[in-house]
Amino acid sequence: MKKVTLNDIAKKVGVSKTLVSLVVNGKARGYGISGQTCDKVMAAVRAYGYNPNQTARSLRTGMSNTLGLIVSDISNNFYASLARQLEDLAWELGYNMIIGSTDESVGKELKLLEIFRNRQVDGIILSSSQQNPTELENLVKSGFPLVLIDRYFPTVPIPSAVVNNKVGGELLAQHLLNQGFRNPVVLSLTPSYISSVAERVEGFVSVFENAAIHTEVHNIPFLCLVDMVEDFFTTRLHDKNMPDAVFAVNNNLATATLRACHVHNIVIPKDIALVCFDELPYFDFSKPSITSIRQPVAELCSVAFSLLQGQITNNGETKPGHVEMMPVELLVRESSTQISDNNGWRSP
Amino acid sequence: MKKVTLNDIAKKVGVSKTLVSLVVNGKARGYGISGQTCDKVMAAVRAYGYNPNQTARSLRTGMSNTLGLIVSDISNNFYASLARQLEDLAWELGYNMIIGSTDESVGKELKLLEIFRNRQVDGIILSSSQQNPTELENLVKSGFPLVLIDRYFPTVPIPSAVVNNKVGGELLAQHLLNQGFRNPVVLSLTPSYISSVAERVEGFVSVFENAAIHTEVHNIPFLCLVDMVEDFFTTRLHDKNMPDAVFAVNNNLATATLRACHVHNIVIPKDIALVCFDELPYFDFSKPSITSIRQPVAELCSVAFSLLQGQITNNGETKPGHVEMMPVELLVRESSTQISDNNGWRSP
DNA sequence: ATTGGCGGCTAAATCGTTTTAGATATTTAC
DNA sequence: GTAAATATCTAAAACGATTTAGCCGCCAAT
Repeated sequence: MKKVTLNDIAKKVGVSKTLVSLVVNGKARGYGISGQTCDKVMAAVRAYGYNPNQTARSLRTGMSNTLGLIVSDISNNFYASLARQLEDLAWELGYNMIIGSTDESVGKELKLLEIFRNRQVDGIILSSSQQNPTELENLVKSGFPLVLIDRYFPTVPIPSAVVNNKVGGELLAQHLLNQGFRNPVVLSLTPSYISSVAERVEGFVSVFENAAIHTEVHNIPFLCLVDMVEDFFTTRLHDKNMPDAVFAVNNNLATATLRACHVHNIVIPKDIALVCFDELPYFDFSKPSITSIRQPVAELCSVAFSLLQGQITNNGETKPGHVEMMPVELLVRESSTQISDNNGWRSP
Repeated sequence: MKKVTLNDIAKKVGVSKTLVSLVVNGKARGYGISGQTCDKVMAAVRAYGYNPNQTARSLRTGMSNTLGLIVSDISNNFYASLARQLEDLAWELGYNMIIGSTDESVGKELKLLEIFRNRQVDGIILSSSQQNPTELENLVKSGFPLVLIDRYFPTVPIPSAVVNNKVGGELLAQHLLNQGFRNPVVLSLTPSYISSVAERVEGFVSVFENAAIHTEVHNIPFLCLVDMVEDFFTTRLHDKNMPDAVFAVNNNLATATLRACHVHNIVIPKDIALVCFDELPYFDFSKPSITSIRQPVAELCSVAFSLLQGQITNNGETKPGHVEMMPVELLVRESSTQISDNNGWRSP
């Protein structure tokens, strides 16, 4: 019942704790401990089922073999995928992951950072909701291993792994333009200063602007997203002021838009086109299938992870505020295709 | 830079560590510490930004304010939702969550349990992939706070929060029967002994059995799910041996089935009906919308959490192996409706 | 015979808390 | 005026590991 400690093993074998510790940590060779003693210790370790108490180890070494992951909502498919892939990378190197969701609250984000640090996590991967990240900057300056993922700060030197959101927005806009859409609306998120969101919108709007088309941008608060999107369409239908295309800046907004269209009997893409950022598993077989920007999630994770590793092991290779920006991929599907009048649309 | 410790504060104020500790932990009153001293200490705590080192605290108290969550795959929408809701419940009470995905590997599950215990987690919520959970039983017997969620062991007394999977399977089968389907196939998961899966299948099969109809059950290995489902339909199409209805036992299988049908130009529900266990956000607005069983995720989490709390605080109220089984809800939608020949099906 | 080096091991300090068992001074009781 | 009670506060021992500094015996070299 009671866990067996280093001391227990030392007593059983009749050696010092030091010896046992060295053997268990594989440092026997380096400290000239005889193979015989080594074997005796390992035998006892196995026999009594000894496992080092990580807490004690952390206290002593200041390392915990734990990484923190902070995102806005771990139940969002995108962040859940990040979590899983990061977990696997971490596992490979003997780390575990402790997670926290902020619901875009800066206060909670700061609290989580503080708590994770007090837990001696060896590093934190963060998708920040902040606007002026002075605390983050200080944290990095102080040498704490921190990597931003998905969202970064263009003017603040913090190692980051992000995708090229601006180009993503541009690709979607250009595609809509090519398809002949001229009256687009962007459904975006509050807070709107978040880099990923802002850049997607910026890229999208700029392309239409170049074509002398003004784009309306609606910022939807994070927490009442589904209702607000439905309200948006209710209003627009009532005002007979419907856009001919919608750009949903993330997967939640895309899903909410599809739901709203269903409720209002708006047919995609006949009545309105839909494009969005992020992939969801059903986008490629839904009817209609959904035009979207695919993010290289696996690469995002492995880059973020190696940036973090670089800081933890302090190999000095990485520049202080390196931002790795990865390309995205436009997947053209049915939801943004101008079609004649084919209600029972089927893919070829 | 360097974190400020209890000792630092004690020295600054000119009192003992004990005093500071008591004040910080709000035990000043109980130990008769004067209000004046109390204020001085708190002032210093704030001034120097002191935060207790959780690691040291854990080592001393044996509690870590951390809970472990172990599931098969945190990126699965169902488990991601569980994680988020549990995280929120935990946060309320000052806990953080450390997570682990097993990919249904019993070995990894056991390793994670061991690791989490070495990290002094105060309790673990587990969706187990085991068949003979002797270790789990011993863990619970030893007094370690462990709660099973989603999957349980009918013959082993471990506190559990699950839904009534059997009834869920029955409801789906009865519905299909009523709709006139007579040739169903179950797409299930390997390992098939997992209680949730087994009971869903059992309920489903038994209803058809009562109607003298044999149900074929296909167990798909967890890791190559998408391809295997597609292969299943390829084979059946080739053999001209198509079922008239498919029961997908979880959300992954439902999605894989939809994808396979799309690839093979199989039209749901005209060519084949689809019902499944689990809700996904798009099930109620997809075309067709998908008949499914909704699990009471929020209740599942709050029950699991309070079972765990009960064990942690050891209030002795809970019976040793209490299994809480919650009802599920059948949501009949378009994917299982016998319709005439309406390709361009639309909801009313 | 002293010195130095080395192989094999250990005692004790340390990490930052919590908690136990008092210490000290001041009141109160009688 | 002494003993007991009370009000504040503290020293020191944990918790279970890691790590520093160094002990002890033996051999080789000078």
